[in-house]
Amino acid sequence: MTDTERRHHGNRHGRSEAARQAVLQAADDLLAEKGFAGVTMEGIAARAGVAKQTVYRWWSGKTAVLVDALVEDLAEDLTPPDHGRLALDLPAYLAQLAHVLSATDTGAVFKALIAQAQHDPAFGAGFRARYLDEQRRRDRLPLERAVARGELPAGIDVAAETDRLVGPLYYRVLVTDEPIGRDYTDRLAHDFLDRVLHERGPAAPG
Amino acid sequence: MTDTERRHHGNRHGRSEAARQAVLQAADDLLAEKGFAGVTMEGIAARAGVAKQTVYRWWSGKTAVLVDALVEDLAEDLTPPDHGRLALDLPAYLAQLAHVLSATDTGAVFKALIAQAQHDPAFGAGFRARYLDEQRRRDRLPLERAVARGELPAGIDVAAETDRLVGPLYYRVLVTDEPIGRDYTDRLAHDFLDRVLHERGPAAPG
Amino acid sequence: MTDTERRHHGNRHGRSEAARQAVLQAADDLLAEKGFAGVTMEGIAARAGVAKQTVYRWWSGKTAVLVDALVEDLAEDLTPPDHGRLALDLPAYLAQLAHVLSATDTGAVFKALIAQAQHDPAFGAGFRARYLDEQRRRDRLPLERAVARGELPAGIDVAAETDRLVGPLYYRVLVTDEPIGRDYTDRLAHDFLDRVLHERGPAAPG
Amino acid sequence: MTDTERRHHGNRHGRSEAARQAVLQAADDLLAEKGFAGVTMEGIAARAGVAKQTVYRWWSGKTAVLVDALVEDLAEDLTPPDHGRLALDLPAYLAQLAHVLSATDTGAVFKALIAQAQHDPAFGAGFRARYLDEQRRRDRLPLERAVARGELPAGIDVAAETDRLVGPLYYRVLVTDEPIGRDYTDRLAHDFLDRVLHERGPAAPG
DNA sequence: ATATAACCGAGACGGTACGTCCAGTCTTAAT
DNA sequence: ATTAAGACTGGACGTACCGTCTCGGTTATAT
Repeated sequence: MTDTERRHHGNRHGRSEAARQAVLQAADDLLAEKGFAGVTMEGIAARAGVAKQTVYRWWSGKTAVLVDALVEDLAEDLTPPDHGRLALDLPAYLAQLAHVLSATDTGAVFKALIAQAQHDPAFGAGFRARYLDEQRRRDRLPLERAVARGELPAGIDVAAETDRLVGPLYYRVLVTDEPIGRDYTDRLAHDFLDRVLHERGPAAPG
Repeated sequence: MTDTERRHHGNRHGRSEAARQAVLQAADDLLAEKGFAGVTMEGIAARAGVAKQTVYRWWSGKTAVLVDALVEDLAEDLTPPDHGRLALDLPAYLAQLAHVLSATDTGAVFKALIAQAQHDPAFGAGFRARYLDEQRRRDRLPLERAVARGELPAGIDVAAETDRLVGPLYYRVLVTDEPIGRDYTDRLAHDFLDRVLHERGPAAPG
Repeated sequence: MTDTERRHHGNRHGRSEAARQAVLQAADDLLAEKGFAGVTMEGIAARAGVAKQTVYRWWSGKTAVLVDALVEDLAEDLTPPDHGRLALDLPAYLAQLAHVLSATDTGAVFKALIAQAQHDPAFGAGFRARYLDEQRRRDRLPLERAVARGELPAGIDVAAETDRLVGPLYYRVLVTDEPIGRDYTDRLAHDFLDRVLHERGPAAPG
Repeated sequence: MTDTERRHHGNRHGRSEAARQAVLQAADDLLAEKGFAGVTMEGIAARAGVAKQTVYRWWSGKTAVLVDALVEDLAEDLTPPDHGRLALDLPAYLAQLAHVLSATDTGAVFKALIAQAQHDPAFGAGFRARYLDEQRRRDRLPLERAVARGELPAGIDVAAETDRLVGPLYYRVLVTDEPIGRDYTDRLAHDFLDRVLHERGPAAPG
């Protein structure tokens, strides 16, 4: 470090935004490069060019850093589409969700944090309150909009139906680690639409 | 160490079964008591009354110990029932699965290992090959038996349908951490039976 | 850890002198109490009330600690006397040297390190450069002063003569482990003086 | 090790001489190749193609093995010459001693054991009783023979004089690690002969 | 302008656990 | 009776991070 460039050394206005960004980026990079175990507070600080204490001043641990890193990325990556028709929105959103979870860095961070939630229930509670509940609201948006538009009956249990739509996706991502093709999500969406439409018709002939 | 009691000190027959059992039990107990972070190789050895090297001789790390502990426990905890009728077997199995996953020590070990599979892909591959594939076969048993009995059409995609039945359960356990009541699993089973029966036209006229 | 006492926890001034002293003292004590095999890095750290990493931060191993402990002790224990007459200085110094080597804790540390120099040539080279060369200079001081005063002929081979004076002492200490009495060192000194005085012919007529 | 060759697996006739030789050779080799720290009981057993327990059955530790290895080699390497004249025997023996100590594998083993004697006083006592005393007798042989022949006065203190002759050699080997040339040993011998001859003559003219 | 407060870097500290190596003991089956 | 094989307890090794602490320096604001 022989550079003579001017660097931030603190001020009384509050935290250094540059340091904050560098830390989040470093955590993201380390996770992508070396996996969750390769993310350490010391490693984050070193790669961000920041003192370890600076990281600890603002975050309680590496998972807290990753949560912040995730929050920045995820809202934009996972905005449900809104074409005005459930038959378009639902398959599109399921495909988008499957892709993000299984094939992006954001998904990797997400999986790591879901994993940490199993290992550390206290973290899990905070993570769910802070982040996951918001994600569930996003997951429900397509159905809720359809209800508002009258496409779906008002009495439908949106939360339960959403579980059945996204549940298999998370299951494949987290448990079986199988690839999720477009056909898989399309069939999921199609069968759902089929069922809810027939249910309110003259379903059972007997 | 002046005790004269007889203890196992190794012999050419191979490993000590007593040590093996003690290690698995210790790992199980530690996970239940102190969580995943509280399980350490040193802690396992100490609680099992065994030298650390003995644990390392047979397992590569704490997750390997937990996998073995899980394998022993899980086969008996999760035997799918076989009453000969899918309408009985399916709800019973889903309820059993939900209970084991969310409310038993075995479930806690399972969640910890699924979590570790996210953190460590190499472990994940081994864990899935060694254990999860077997578990998926168990999950599919109710439907497969029903197909064999002729209760379900032979052309049904058992794997995909199983995903839709158990996916929401794993999702609730791993992601949302919400309690899963008997009504939840019953509705899952009921809706599935409803759908597959109607799909094949006016199947059972009564 | 609810104590509120003030302790050193590191600062940017560099290392803790208290920790350094505690480590050297602990190493010294352990060697005296339990012998060389009883000196371990873990033991040193534990007895010094210091983290193991702190010892490793500043020393590469137990022998390095002992070298530092020795350097502190030895300069004062082995200051050659300077009465201005070789006939006084030489027997006094040889007796002092024999005593320190064979009957003090400092001597025990010295012997342990000489031993380690046999076992580990790389350590030996460093030890000799760092410490032994200085000790040899001390050993030569009585003769060199005598030459400077004109008591001894300028052409005398001080290094070789010193070898012959101290060599038998080290030999007895390291090899035969026999006690060295005052008569032994006095005869060594006396015979040396006798020889060098006669060598130059009718030297001191007066 | 898939060989099916016949190997010794014990018998009721007593210890295996082949195993004994293999162990001693293995210890010697390991010391020469990897230094004292590289000699371990497990390593000896492995290299000798012998079970660890077999080594422990006959030796108490690696130093005991090395002592046995040394005893076999040393008697022949260090036999004092006997030409019937001290002026020939003494310089020859000193040169031989210096060479063995500083430039042979036997000398390396010897130095390692002298070192261990510093670290472990109990071993030191045994080593000196078992081996070193015999070596000291060998060291004194040239002078004792000269006394018997009348070359030296009967009243001479052979032990003390031997200390002064070999002490500087051991000192250089163990402490300073300087090379010992033939001139060094010759001067040692010459000066000794000079002194003891003049002492009994009309030494001090005054 | 000058202090002062909030932040920054650097890095030493007490700890815990890691995974490895070797010591020395014990048991067994084969010779 | 001795051997090879090898599992066992136990302890130290040297390393990696943890989370805490202290210090000296930087800089905008409040005096």
